[in-house]
Parts: sequence; structure tokens; C-alpha cells
Amino acid sequence: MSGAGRRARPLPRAFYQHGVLVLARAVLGRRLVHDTPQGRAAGIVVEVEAYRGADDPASHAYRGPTARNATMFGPAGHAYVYFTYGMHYCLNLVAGPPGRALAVLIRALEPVEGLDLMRRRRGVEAAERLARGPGCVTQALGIGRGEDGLDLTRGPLWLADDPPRRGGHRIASGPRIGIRVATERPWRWWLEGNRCVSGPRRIRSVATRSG
DNA sequence: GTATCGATTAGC
DNA sequence: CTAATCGATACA
Repeated sequence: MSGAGRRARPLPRAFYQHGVLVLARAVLGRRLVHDTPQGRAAGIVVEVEAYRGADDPASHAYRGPTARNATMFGPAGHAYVYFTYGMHYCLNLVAGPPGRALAVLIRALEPVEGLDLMRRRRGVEAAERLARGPGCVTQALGIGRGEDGLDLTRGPLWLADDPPRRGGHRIASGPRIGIRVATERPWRWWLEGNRCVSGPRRIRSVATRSG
């Protein structure tokens, strides 16, 4: 699809072994892929949220390691998937050194492969609605309990190493990158490094500038 | 043990 | 705005 000539490979471990804001920024514009027996579904990451471990009251890591959040306390480059509101799953990418429980929540994708598969899983037709929101991302990609702890450097759930795509996203909702802290309201959202761009409301067309 | 609420979503 | 729906957490 995007790689003309070269075959895309999973990004290496080193990609994930950074601070959570650095990873959050680096993940924007990357292609997230899930290969299943039903086929491949993939999308460009257009909205993320950063959780900074035990110091972050909004993080599941705030009260220390549990069976549920164990993956987050493990090595970088694994998928932390959790179940919430009795019906939704959310996908995080574990960052940083082991034990810090840093994680980047994938909040939205621009679908690029397996659109019909996503439509079947989601029960909606419009491309803009297939993966707009963290619960929709996992449903569209077929991610659930079974994907918690998966090594993102090996697949079948992986981030492709093709060049990050910035701009021209077809997602109607404003993508955002942020660091969320429960005690901080409104939450702060950043684009392009640490420059604060907006308040809690949705930002229009994020990754339109290259960093 | 019971009560409460959630890193959400869809629908009115 | 609220229901949905269940696991984690708080508390008696």
C-alpha cells in the first residue's frame, strides 16, 4: 500500500523506549496494523493520549501494579489492552523503561486497509466513523483481551516502519495529542513538541505540519 | 458482602 | 442528556 518496493516491517523495540510524550509524538502519522485470520486492518494514527505512570492520577498505574495493568509495568513495545465500561477495549503502547508504566493510548485512526472488515466489525459504513475514539479503534481492528501483552515488534499487531504520514487525514474529528492528568482540568493538549495549542476542545487537523 | 464509577459510545 | 454493562475499587 504505502511502501513502494520495500516491504514494511514492525518498528523496533528502540522506537518505544523513550519518554511517553516523545513516543506519543512519534506515533502520530504511523500505520497501525492488525493481521488476523479475517484479514488485515490498518489505519494511520491520528490521535493519541499520554499517561505518565505512577505519578499520573489518571493512569491505571497510579495505584501500583495489578493483574489488570501488569503489561504497562513491563517492557516497552508491548500492547496494553484493558476492558472498560463493561463493553469497550482500549489499546495502549507501552513506552519507556520497564517498571515506569508509561503508555500511549491510541484514540483514533484514519482507516487505510481492510475498510470492509472494519465495517463488518463496527457495524457502521462511514470511514470517518470506523475508528474515531479509543473504543472504536479496538473494535475496528478486532482487538480484545487476547491482544493484551502482545509484542508490537513481532506482530500480528504492529506499527509499520514506513514514513509517518502527516496531513490530509480524512478523519473529520480533530485529532489530538495530549498528556492527560486527572488533577489538571482542562487537560493540556500539545502539538509539535511541547507547544500548547489548545484547550480541551477538539483541534482541527493535527498532524498537518511535519515536525 | 453491597455501592459506586469508569482512559466510552451511541442515541435521543 | 442518558443507558448500556461489567470489572475494579471503596467501604460497611
